[in-house]
This record gives sequence, C-alpha cells and structure tokens, in this order.
Amino acid sequence: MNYWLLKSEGDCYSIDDFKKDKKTAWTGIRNYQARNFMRDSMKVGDGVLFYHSNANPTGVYGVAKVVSAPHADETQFDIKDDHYDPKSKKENPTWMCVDIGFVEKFKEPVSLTEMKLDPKLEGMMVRATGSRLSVQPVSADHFHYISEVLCDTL
DNA sequence: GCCAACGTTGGC
DNA sequence: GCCAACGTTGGC
Repeated sequence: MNYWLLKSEGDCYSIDDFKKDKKTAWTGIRNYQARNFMRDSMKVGDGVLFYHSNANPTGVYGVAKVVSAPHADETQFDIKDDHYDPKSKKENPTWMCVDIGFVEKFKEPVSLTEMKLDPKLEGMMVRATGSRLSVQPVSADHFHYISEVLCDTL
C-alpha cells in the first residue's frame, strides 16, 4: 500500500466540493512525473492527503483514498476543456488519472508552516522549496502522523 | 501581486 | 543535445 499527496487549488476544486461529490476523477494533471505516479504506482486503497495550494492556510485539509485503477483522463479529448491536449490520441491517451473517494475533512487544516517546523516530517517532499509536483509520494509514517496525530492535536 | 523555482519549447 | 526564452506554479 502506498501513500500520496494530491494538490488542488482551493478556488478550483476544494475539499468541500469533494466532500459533496464523495468521489471524483483526478483529472487535469499535465506533468509526466505526476502522471507516472498515477499510472504506474497507484493502487485501489492507497491513502491520499488532500492538499490545498494558494489557500489560507496552505496545507493538508483532509484524507482521501484511491478508488479506481488508472484510466484515461477524458478532459484531454474535450476541445472545450482547459486541459484539452490536441496531440493526444484516443487509441493511445497521453494523460491518465485515477478516481479518489472522500474519507474525511480535518477540523483544522495541517498547515504547510506546521509541517515544515515538525522534525518528524523531515524529508517530506512538500517541504522542499520549489516543489511543484502536484502528485507526490508520501511515506507511511508521514501519512499516519499527519492524518492521525497532527490533525487531532490542534 | 511579486518573484523564485521549475518544466517545456524550439532554434541552432 | 544544448540552452535561452518563455510559461506556469505556488509560497509569501
């Protein structure tokens, strides 16, 4: 079982939208490294930290889980979609996504500031400056620490 | 809104 | 294949 951190901009798709939807296809990822993680390494049941960038505060807002195998991201074929990719072919889609299911929303978000200050989270990818990757692997220890310890002790 | 860091593009 | 120019991300 693997663990991940997925980034979303708060005004684009928020944790409240997600809570309402219960389940969503994680579309619009147009970065090869992020795609490769979804395509090659994500499995049904994997744990996901739901992260908001450009939010106040920036940080982890809740937990989700992977609920589908990787499949083609349909937005790449939709000419009206912002993420339309004219180079991608139906027979051989460039971009893949997975579906994720809502698990919980934290009472208070675990802020990036807090995560950066906590020695237990040393080495976490999201702490690195210039870490723009929107799909990041997270260690089991870091996942459990954030979703079971930090979010309850605020 | 600013700007640093990063990814992608395209000329050569 | 190099690298400069450009566009985007994301913290502040």
